[in-house]
Amino acid sequence: MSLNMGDRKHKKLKLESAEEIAEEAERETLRKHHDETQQLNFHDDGEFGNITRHQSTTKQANNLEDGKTNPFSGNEFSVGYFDILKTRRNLPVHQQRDEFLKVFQKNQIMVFVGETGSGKTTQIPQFVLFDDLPHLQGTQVACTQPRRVAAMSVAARVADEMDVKLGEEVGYNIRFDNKTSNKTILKYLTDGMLLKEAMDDHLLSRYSVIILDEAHERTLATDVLMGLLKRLVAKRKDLKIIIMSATLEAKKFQSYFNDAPLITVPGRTHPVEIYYTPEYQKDYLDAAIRTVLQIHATEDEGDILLFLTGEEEIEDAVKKIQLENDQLMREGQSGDIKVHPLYGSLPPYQQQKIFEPAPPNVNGRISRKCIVSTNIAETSLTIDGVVYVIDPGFSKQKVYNPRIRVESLLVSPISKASAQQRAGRAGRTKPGKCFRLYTEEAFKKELIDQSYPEILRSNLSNTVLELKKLGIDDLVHFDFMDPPAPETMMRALEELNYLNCLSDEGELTSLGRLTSNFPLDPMLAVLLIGSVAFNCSNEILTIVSLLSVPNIFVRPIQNRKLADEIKMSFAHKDGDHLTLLNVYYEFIENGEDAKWCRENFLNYRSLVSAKNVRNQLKSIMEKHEVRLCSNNFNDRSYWDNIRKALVAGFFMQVAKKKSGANKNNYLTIKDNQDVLIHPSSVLTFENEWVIYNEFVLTSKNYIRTVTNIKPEWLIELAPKYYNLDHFQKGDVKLSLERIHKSVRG
DNA sequence: GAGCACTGC
Repeated sequence: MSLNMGDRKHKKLKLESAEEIAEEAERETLRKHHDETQQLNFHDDGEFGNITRHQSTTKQANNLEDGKTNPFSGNEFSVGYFDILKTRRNLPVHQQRDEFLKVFQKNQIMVFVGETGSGKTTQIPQFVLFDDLPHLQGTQVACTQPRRVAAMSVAARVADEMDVKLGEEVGYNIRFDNKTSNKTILKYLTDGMLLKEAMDDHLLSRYSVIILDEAHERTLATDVLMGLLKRLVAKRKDLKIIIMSATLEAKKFQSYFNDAPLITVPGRTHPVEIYYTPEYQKDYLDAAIRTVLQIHATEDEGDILLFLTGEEEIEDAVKKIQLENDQLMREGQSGDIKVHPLYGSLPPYQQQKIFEPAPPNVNGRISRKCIVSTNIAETSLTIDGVVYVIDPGFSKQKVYNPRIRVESLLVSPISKASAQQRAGRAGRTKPGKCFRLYTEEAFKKELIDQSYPEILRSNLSNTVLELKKLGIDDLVHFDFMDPPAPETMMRALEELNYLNCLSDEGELTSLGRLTSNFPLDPMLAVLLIGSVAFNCSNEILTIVSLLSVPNIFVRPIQNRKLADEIKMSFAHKDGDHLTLLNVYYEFIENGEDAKWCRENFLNYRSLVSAKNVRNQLKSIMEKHEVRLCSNNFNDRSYWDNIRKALVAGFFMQVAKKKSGANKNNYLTIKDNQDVLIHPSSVLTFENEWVIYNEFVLTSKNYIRTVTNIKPEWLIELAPKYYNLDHFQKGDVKLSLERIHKSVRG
């Protein structure tokens, strides 16, 4: 008996290239492997009769799950398996297994809304496996996650539930770590990773079902994937899509996917009482601290979670709360409280401290812990035991200004959805309370329903390049769920054109195609590829890697002066990019030693991560035959070549010192923004022309990571961009004209 | 003369 399912997709596939044919052959081998090793388990028990499109029922699936042998691996079930099975059957989502299957079987696309605790992320993919039988088709089921840790930990959990070894039938694929094999039928992966796969295989042909989880988070990758999948379902009738989301934005997903059907599953959390302040709080930080102390003094047992916006604010609040309560405790007026900060740049061992138990009660009063956190505790990290949440209603959010091409972080009011998510953090272990430091009126009238999706707040040059590589020619009419501003699109197209990644007609160039293989901003990828011409791709590879990780320089408050001095010992006179290179050399020279990093006020984790990135980029270079090369270190032109290579990449990010101005007052080229060189720069004497890595809007307009260059290089290396006909009259144009003349003369 | 919400490839 044969189900012949493998043929179903095979016929539909139009093979277009040698690469695809080779891939298809590989899949064929896989299918055979599956047929030989696994088909028996399903067929022997006769559950799946002679049908062309298998349609399972909960009863069938239950029987298989309750059986002796694992239908997917062929192994006998372990004892532990049945224990886990019991808890799984208790999850809310299990109640609706039949309902889910009916909708899934009848539709190509469906929307599944499950609140936290419903079990959707772990169970729905397994329900799908019993219906879709990917192991018999030689296909895979994909489930995307916005974050790496989620993909890893959920995969591990599901492998346990299915009683298989992680990396075999169930695996995950994230950057730097691919735990899948030719046995893998269920794969958890980051949304960015699936997008990357789509760039090489536009039909995503290895998948029979794609589940987009946490779609409500609307990451850039999720949004692009949704647009892509919407097109793909027309070409691949055998592909099924499930959009999973946690909030009530479900209607928007439904209508976007041509009125796809919806299933809603309740979550399993405890009720959370919401309190509002009677009036507007001018100083939310002060109000938050008072609220913490009041809860601590008057409420029942349970930990406190306070949301603030950033590192500095958090450290400040932690100190104040701890100080004030210590005083109260000495006076016998309150129990002990342990206050923990929590934010992304905190080293992991310090992040772990939030899980330490609360201190013992004193003064016959309740003691507890209080976590003061950024948004990281809203989605990425959950802390059990939290009963009280304090929500001042703000977070730092990325905004993009396409006019001056600058992304910046701004403290802004959160959305209703965020407020709801924050409140939910109080009800994970028992009924909780959420104190919102704004009025109910403000919540209803001033907070927007949903935060703006990332695609509306970002520079899109990378996304546009990806879409081009994905074969989308008509970007203007690409069906985004929320189309980005035309100006943002134009800016991206323009930038890619200047980088020679897109032709004047908007076609992907060979450089553009090469560039899209690198997990980098297009500008950095072009810089890297272009550095071969200056015989310094090894050096630029290091610099680019260091630019793609968090800041490597550490500057503790109590040791600022010493940290600055040590940083200057690494300094190169021509600027920060070359200084980064010096630091990396010495890091390697000193055996990549954590202690050496501490002594030199360098962030060890960042440097290790830069090394990882460097290795990944290096292997991509090797794969695409981008030569790795260096000039002789003792050559007089060694450093100049690196600076020239930098100019060839950063020619759009140049600033010129304002004539007659104080030192450090610069004007950006073309956009004419007044900027200052960031005080962290190693540049000590005045340089007329500089390139910069980023433009940051904080207390002032700063350019950060800056290198001194010669203006004639601009004209030599980026003639198209430095065509003076396109420049506004003024200081910059005048100087460039002078240089033009001297270059010619 | 000063800052880094959070992700992802």
